[in-house]
Amino acid sequence: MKPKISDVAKVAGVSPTTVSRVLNNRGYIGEKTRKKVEEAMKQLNYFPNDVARSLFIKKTFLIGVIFPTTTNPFYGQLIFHIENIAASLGYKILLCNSQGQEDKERSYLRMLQRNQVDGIIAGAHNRGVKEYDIPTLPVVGVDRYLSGNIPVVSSDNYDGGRQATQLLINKGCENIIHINGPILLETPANLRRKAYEDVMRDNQLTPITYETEGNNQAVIKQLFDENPQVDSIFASDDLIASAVMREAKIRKRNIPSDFKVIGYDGTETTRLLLPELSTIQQPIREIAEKTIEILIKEINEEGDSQMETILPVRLIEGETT
Amino acid sequence: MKPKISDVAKVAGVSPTTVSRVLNNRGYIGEKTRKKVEEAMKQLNYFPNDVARSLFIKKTFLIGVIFPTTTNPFYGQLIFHIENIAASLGYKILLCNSQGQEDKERSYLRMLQRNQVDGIIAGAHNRGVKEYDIPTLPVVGVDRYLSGNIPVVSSDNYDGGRQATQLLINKGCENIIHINGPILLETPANLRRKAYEDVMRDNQLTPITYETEGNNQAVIKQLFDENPQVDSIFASDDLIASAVMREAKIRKRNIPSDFKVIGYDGTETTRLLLPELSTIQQPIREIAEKTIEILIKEINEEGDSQMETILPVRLIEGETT
DNA sequence: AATTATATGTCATCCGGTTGACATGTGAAA
DNA sequence: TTTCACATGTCAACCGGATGACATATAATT
Repeated sequence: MKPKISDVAKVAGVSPTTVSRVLNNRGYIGEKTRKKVEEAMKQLNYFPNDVARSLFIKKTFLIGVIFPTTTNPFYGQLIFHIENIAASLGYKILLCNSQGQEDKERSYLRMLQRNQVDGIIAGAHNRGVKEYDIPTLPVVGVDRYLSGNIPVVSSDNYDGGRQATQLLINKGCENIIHINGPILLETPANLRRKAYEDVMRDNQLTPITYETEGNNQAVIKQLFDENPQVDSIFASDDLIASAVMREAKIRKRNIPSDFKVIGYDGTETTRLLLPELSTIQQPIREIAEKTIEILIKEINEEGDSQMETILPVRLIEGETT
Repeated sequence: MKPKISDVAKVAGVSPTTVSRVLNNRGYIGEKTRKKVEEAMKQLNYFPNDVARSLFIKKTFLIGVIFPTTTNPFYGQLIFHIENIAASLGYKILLCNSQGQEDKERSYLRMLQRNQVDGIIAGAHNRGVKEYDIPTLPVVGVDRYLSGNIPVVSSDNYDGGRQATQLLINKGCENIIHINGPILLETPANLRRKAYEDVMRDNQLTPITYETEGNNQAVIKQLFDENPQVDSIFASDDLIASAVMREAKIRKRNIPSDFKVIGYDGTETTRLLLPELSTIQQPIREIAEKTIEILIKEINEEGDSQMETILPVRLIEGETT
């Protein structure tokens, strides 16, 4: 059986209270007894039981993290930073891949509450999950409006969309089409599209948008078929941009002379695998930092943070524009 | 304050024991009381406290997962599947990104033990962390030997290395160079290299291997400089393969006519971003399934599973070979 | 009428650690 | 000599829920 505080006390020849004092640095402890206790812990290979501790102090140092999937390089990188920063602050991550399914998201929320997490970071992509409104449980959204009174951290999607569109226009494109994933009205990411439409109209151009969910390739084929005159595409993420490049090559469109593509996200993985792709890079690390900062402030009840945090994006000009 | 069982009992007009009986489906419960209790739980927004429950039943349904980083597409995808399968079995994931640092790995191990995880899945890349030998705590390694008595699950790295090398030879290559990440003697992944060397020698060819850690591009440049006659490269993962392709293009080597590349892993992300790359695809989902299967068997003490599980890989011939 | 399966309540104990109250015993400073 | 900071022990209560023992009561069977 695992050793407990009383076992350590026995071996060290002290009282359980003294062991607890050593563990928590409370009250007076003599140097020799502290040594004795520490040696006893080592000898028994004792680890304090954080479950018992959490029960009493009513704090678990657990943060629930809900995103669609770590398979996606953007979320993978974001979660990496979140976990990393959280760990440096003594918090641990309970990972949830909601896969964009509302029911999963709901059941994860229940699970996290049963596990008494101190807070939740959510960037899943479902609408209508109102259960996020949990009084007494701090929640922060990433790139997603979860509810009226939940803070959101995102990058400057409008500016990103603007820069991408403007770049294509500056390069002389006139038939620019936007393609994005499933529309999520409550998502700041939709501002990318809004910016695209605004910039297009400001330049007397007609915005055309295609949506894809899952099967990118089919939608892209359709897009090319229906718009033979298309000279450039602004894709709402790099994965879609990559699929566009692929289709363009099949159609013998020469990039960038004949046809231009710009993506969105600029993750480490994309930069490694597709360095030539022009893209709008999100400040993933900074998003993670800000998100945790706000969440922990909420957890510690240190006044309310601002409801919306918008971080700057960066245009990376590659060889596809 | 959060409602507890006794609050539910009061509202439902029953005893706490009865609520617990409803919660755990034990003993006799009448239909009407069950309804009453369930309604009271709904009304109070009651969630059972799993921390308290875990303390008593001495089981947390938590699995600690230690890998270098979710940023890497292979680990990102593997962790996705692990979490996914675990969730379907009622287990939750405590995520740890060790970043290949021994000290982090050690402190994560301590953290996981304090949190009373039921088991650990580790695929980090450090040698010398002997702390994995924890009696009473089930551990399974992925693509990594952690200790003599810890089961490992991996894909058939030797066969993958063999197939990759053989393919290049079949295509007429003679100056094939292998490039891999940091050497880890205790890692089954090293079998890729071993297979490469064996196949080369079997074909009267001289194996040459380069190692890279972190700065791929510099090592690759050096490789090309020192071996102008190189006609193909077998990279130990797709990210390195991508960097090789990039350098080859800079050096005006035409792929695949003049120069061939084959990678390793074949993750979803790589397939999307670099579909033309030939690669050896690992059965990531199956690795996750088998790993959890073995871990849970260990947790439930259902006899010992086999110490080494090797799953088949698949050659994907793209346009780079 | 006796038996039994069903239904619910009371009560105490346990899980492992934390904490406050209080007692006791040093040795050093006032 | 008194006072006090330092050091450690004992004890009980508590965190929220699980569980076993035992009592009681109703309704259905025999």
